[in-house]
Amino acid sequence: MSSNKKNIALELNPNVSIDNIIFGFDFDQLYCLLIDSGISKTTGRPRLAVPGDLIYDNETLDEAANRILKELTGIDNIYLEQIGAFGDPNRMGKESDKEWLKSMRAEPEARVITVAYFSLVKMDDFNPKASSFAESAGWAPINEIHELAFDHYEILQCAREQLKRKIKIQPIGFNLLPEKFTLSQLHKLYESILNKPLDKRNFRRKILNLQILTPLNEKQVGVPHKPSQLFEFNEEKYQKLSSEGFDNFGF
Amino acid sequence: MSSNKKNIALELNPNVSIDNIIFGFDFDQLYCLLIDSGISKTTGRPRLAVPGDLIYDNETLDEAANRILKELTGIDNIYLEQIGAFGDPNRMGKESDKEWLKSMRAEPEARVITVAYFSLVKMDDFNPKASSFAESAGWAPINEIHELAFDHYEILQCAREQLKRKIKIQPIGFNLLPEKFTLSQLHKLYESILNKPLDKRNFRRKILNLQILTPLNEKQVGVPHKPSQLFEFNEEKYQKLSSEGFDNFGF
DNA sequence: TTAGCTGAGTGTCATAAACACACTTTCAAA
DNA sequence: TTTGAAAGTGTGTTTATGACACTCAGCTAA
Repeated sequence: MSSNKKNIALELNPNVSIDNIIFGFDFDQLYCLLIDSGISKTTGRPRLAVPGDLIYDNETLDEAANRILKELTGIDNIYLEQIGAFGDPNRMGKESDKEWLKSMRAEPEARVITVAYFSLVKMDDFNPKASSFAESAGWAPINEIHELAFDHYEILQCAREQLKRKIKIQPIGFNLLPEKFTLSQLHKLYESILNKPLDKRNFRRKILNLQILTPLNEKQVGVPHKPSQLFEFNEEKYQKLSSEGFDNFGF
Repeated sequence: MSSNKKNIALELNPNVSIDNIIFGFDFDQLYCLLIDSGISKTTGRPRLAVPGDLIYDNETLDEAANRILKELTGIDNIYLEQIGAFGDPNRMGKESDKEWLKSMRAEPEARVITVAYFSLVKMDDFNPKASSFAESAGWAPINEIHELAFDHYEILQCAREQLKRKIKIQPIGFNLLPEKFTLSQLHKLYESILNKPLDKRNFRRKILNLQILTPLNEKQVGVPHKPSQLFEFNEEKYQKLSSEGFDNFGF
């Protein structure tokens, strides 16, 4: 009998986990939220991983992903999208992973299939230094991540690809920006996600043509250059466009 | 202890299954391969489901999906793509499903997360009537499927959406056609997948511009109209295009 | 033999989107 | 008041899109 039957409400399912690639953006580059579980005895290096956990037997996958996000950052109502399932039988086979699993899990040898998600958060909604995870959680610039626990590096690459594909057909990037933002910030965000330079004038024209931005009667202040017009995302106009079959930004 | 530890090589993982949406095309419309597990005692109707099975603890998810495909149809080397994980705790909650599970599974009450795949097969590679599943497997026209076991109907809709998205950026449709095919057949295939009419001349122009079709010195024979030019898909040219960053058909 | 049916195959024009490209403006700080 | 830094702006060219209607080739049946 599998252990998931003893207590429906509270029991962890030892075979299925969620891992959550949490993206952030600081107006300059993309970041990913990582957990540092300490120096590995086997490799001598820090053991960095994406936040994740086993699922409870009474929650949906989406609920589990939201729970993990909430537990770590304290925020909810975050943009969240499933990437897919990762289930190589050896995905937890590294020595440094086993070491950690033994200290963490009731059944460290169990095969775990993980369902990966990515989420987009406004970076200033979460300051790792101020959270209860202060010691262990932090934003890492996406281009400086080269190695992660388990198959998390592979999952991160899938997440980046999915985000690239998605940003071209839906304006989900707004989830990474504050309510009020400038076109330059949005421009930089697209360049960071697509990982290539985009012509400034053509970018502005395309975005403005979509008519999903509302210009505010407000400008940047205190910047040592021409102050930038602030905009906000107009969800209503976007919904209308969407329902009429709009699905292409065409970058 | 979860039951997946007793015998690594042979044991089923009672918590994770694969379900495989198998698409076919008969030059007229899209089909999906379904299993009929008999008349349900609770509903009195046939209980139709997508082929699927629990995974073994020593196989990857992709291997499991291929195994299921092979067991059912006898063919391998099929186009296969993961859709994602479906894990609502109540996904197997219908009475008619429970009835069937009791007759099938060692642990009919266990919560099962399923990882859905879709695959594209050349329809004449598999004739259900001739297979060992003759009694139970069959091609159903996609537009005539209104109800399926478990959450399979929902999974099918996701599969259709994913196929729509994918066919616009990669020429995977060729997996649904025989080696030699006509532009009209390809045209009809795109219309079936995208579920809308496409202008014939514009369609031909676009496809031919991609330069991934090789015209053959061969025509249809025995048709009561002007015979159609046959083409084959040119994988080599496509690979070259792909590696240069091609990713858009733009329908 | 020929008339009729069926689906194959073809070109153009108008519109819209994409792309390449450089200078002027506004503010703060020195 | 000069300097530096990023904001903001327009045009011409090229390419893709979408709308649209007739002729052609082969079979069949009268």
